[in-house]
Amino acid sequence: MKDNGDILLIVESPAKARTIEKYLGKGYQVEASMGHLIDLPKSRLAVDVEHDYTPEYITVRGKAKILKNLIQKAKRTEKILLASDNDREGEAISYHIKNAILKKYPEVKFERIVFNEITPSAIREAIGSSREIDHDKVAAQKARRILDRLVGYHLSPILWAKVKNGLSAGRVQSVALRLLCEREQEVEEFIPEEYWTLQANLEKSNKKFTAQLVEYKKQKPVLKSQREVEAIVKELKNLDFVVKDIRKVEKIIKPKAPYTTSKLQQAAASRLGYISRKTMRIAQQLYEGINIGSDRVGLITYMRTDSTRVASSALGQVRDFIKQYYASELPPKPNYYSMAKRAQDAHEAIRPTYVDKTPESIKDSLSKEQHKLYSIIWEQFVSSQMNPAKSSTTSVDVEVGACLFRTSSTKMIEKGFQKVLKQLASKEKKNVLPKLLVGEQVTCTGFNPEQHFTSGPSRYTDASIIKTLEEKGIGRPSTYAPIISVLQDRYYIVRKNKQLVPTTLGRIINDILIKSFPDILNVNFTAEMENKLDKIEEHNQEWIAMLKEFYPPFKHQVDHVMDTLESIKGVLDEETDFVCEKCGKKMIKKLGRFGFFLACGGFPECRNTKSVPLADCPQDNCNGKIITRRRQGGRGREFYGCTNYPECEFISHFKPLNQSCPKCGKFLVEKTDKKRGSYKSCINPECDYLHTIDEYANENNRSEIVNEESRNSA
DNA sequence: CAGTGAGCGAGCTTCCGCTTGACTT
Repeated sequence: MKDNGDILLIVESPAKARTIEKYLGKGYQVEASMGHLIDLPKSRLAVDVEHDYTPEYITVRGKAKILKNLIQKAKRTEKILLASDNDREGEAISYHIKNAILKKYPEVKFERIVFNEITPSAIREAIGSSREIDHDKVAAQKARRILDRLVGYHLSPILWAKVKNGLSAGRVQSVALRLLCEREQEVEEFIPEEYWTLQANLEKSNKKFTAQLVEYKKQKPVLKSQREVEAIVKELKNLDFVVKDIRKVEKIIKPKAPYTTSKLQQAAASRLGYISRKTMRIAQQLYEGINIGSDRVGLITYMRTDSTRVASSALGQVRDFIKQYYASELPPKPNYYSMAKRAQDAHEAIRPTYVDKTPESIKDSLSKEQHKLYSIIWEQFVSSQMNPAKSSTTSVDVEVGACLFRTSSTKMIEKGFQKVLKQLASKEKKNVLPKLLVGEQVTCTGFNPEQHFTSGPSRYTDASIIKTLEEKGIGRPSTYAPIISVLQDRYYIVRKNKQLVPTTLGRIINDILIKSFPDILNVNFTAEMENKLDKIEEHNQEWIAMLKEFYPPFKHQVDHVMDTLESIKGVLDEETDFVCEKCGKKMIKKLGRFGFFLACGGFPECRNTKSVPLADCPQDNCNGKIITRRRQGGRGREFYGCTNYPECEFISHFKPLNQSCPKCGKFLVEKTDKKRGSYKSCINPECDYLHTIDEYANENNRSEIVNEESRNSA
């Protein structure tokens, strides 16, 4: 039976499998499960709530081939090493694979091995210290899985019944939506207040510098109007500006930890402007391997991780690298970094696999985007093991009358880890001060009063909502990007210049869920769930008991809401002035699977539907309308084209505003660029109409803009 | 930075967390 005595080692990721196979060589076969193979079916609840919450597990759709292959290989193997990730989900994956194989070949021998890094020594060590499957951990995963199923598959149908088919709710997505809605409300409720600052333009020995008013009559100045600022300026006329105090403060700036998934997404967003999905897609490419010369090289470690830990071999390599190129910045001992409380630490931090492959040295083998992302990963990692930087800030106080003006200048006195930063280098402008002495007089050449408005909370972006979710322990590295996608797919939120903005639908859903299920729509729900799962893992609680405590009251509430909540189906439908060309009735704007569309008000007698016309086609001799379009499969960015395509080939990727150009009458679009910000522009290339969108900055118009967006985006 | 072209929607959906490709329901 065992004609081939190879040992079969099973991991989750195929890229990992390739690497490990290379390390182990002869005598081993390494296969990948590609995640879970066994799970609850998608089509039904599949949890027997009457009988101890027994789950009904099936082979995941699309994974039968993989499972079959593993079972076949098992027949001819000496033993199987179950090496899925060292976390709760990984334990369950191993457990299910073992069960599936045992069903067919009961005599196969299994060992569970775990490693938290992919290095030859870690793998050898893991093989030498195998263990049994941890059934408590498996039970915790089962409890988590079933609870999420019960919550999701009971809440969603309430939304189908009361609001609209196809909607969804769940422990994670609904809390994320709540956070987004609450932030939006704060943004709306914020009232900007006017305030003024006063800058003095000063000069000493022909060197100019500026200082800000920081004290007036020994108090922090509160300047509400131009009048107040002008009064102060008037007071200072003909008075002497004298240097009152000079202070020097040195500051140690420590390098930061190598990236976790969440931190990488945040850095890629702020440094490179990538949304989370894009970051993960590019990181996956770097992880799976890039052709460099004739070799395929996995350039980074696994990109879905919550850990800042670094393999000791990699620490050795990076220290050698630093010693060679930045010898003075090598600390005596490696730097270690703390982790999130709930970190499962199954993988290393995200780091380059070969530190000597510098971003510059492999630039030609990478796409631009790959190179940028690799650069920040490489720089963050190398700098994390270097000495701190030191800055020195000189603050100068200048007194005049009842006023104190202050200026400061910061310079780096030891660059430390910053020597290695290029893509991650900070781009601060520095303020150079002339040599000054206490008691010296300086010349004032004028004042710059400036009007400001207090700014309220900012909306969430991919990066900041993920940061918040991670801090609250909600979601996992593998789900951060998909959480945002699902909220978008459901039309609960839209992206507006990288900001995440709830739609009317999103707010309606959120209101219903919060009112009906306050316990679940709560960040503490997940925290408490995790505590219970910990107890299950520690063998201090039965998973069934946990569900028995949760489910009956929850189900009671589900039934109650289903019975009592009034249906608001069609609440989003809107009458329009568009007339059905088939029957003459008015058309209604509705939200469908592919976005908003117009349906005939005479349904079901008249089943006419069409896209929402956004504007008239600007082409000469064309009577078409501009509608939202997308590439096949709904892929790519939406763009705007003519209904007369292909006869009319008009195309634009700027969304038509509901306004016509005051100069030529064609439609206006909104454009954004870095210098100008948002502005209106005429679609007609022969028309030069340009206008800054002033009201865009005005908070009062915000909800209107959002509504427009949510209605039109398709 | 430039380039981006199907046509449908009116119902059978949905969860979270693992993992990558992509003719099967």
